[in-house]
Amino acid sequence: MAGSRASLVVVPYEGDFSLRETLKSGQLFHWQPCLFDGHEGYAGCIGSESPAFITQLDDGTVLTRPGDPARVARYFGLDHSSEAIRASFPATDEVLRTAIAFSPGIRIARQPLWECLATFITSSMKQVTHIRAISLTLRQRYGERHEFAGATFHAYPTPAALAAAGEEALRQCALGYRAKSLHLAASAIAAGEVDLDAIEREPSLAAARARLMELHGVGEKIANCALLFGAGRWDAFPIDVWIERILRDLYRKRLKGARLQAWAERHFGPHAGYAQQYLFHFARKTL
DNA sequence: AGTCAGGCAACGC
DNA sequence: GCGTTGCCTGAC
Repeated sequence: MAGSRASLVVVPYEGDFSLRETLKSGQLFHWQPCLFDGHEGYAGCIGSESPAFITQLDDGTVLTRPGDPARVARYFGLDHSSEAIRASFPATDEVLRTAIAFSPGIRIARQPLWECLATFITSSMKQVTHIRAISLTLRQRYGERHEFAGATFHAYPTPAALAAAGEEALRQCALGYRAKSLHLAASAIAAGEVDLDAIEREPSLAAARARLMELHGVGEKIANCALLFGAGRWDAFPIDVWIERILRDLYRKRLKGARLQAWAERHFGPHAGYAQQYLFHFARKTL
């Protein structure tokens, strides 16, 4: 050993990436600011694994701990080119072009499907700060504890842990009526009634979505969010109030519900979900 | 003090 | 199918 001091290694990637923008873009809620090896960065658990550390230098270079580049790259969506994604967008869409230019560094993360689904079940009618607080409480009470860089981190609780906790205990985590949905989902998955691994392997987006929507509290929007942010399904296009607003005001679309959904999926194409993320962030910041 | 959020399900028509 | 309403909670 040349020295006892830990060092960081580079995570290579192609195209644009902004760690800060990606963490703020409403898909990840548990990464904490962290000082490690002399670098200001962020740390958080990836699934049930021990915490990972990630930081980005001013020149764009992404650093993580030795042994972690592969899982960090996969988690933050750095294993594909942002240029290739954009090449599939409709060439004449000026609104989308503007949204991309507004924050080109946003990536779509690949969270473990369960924690992504669970987080979005608890997100309905909630602000980002509150979603973050709920996620933290659930992790602290029911998730596996890890120590890293002098701080404490918690993995997202397993379905079995939340099923065992019971609906009333979950309600005490400020979940309100979402406690029932979260508990039923955790129970169904823990019991094997709903197989998330099979849903991830399901080639048809519509079929995967339908399976998720069998869960109480999971409608089309949450199912699409889970598939987009938790399964790398970039064809999934979640429509929330912000996206509906942008489609109505900037795209002049008066359609609703299933018709609007169908129009968007067809217009934006195989990476519609990526387009959604650019538009969503743009809408939140400017509308 | 009331209203309202980054939805969903149940119900009525 | 389409529109309405209740639901927990915290922020304004």
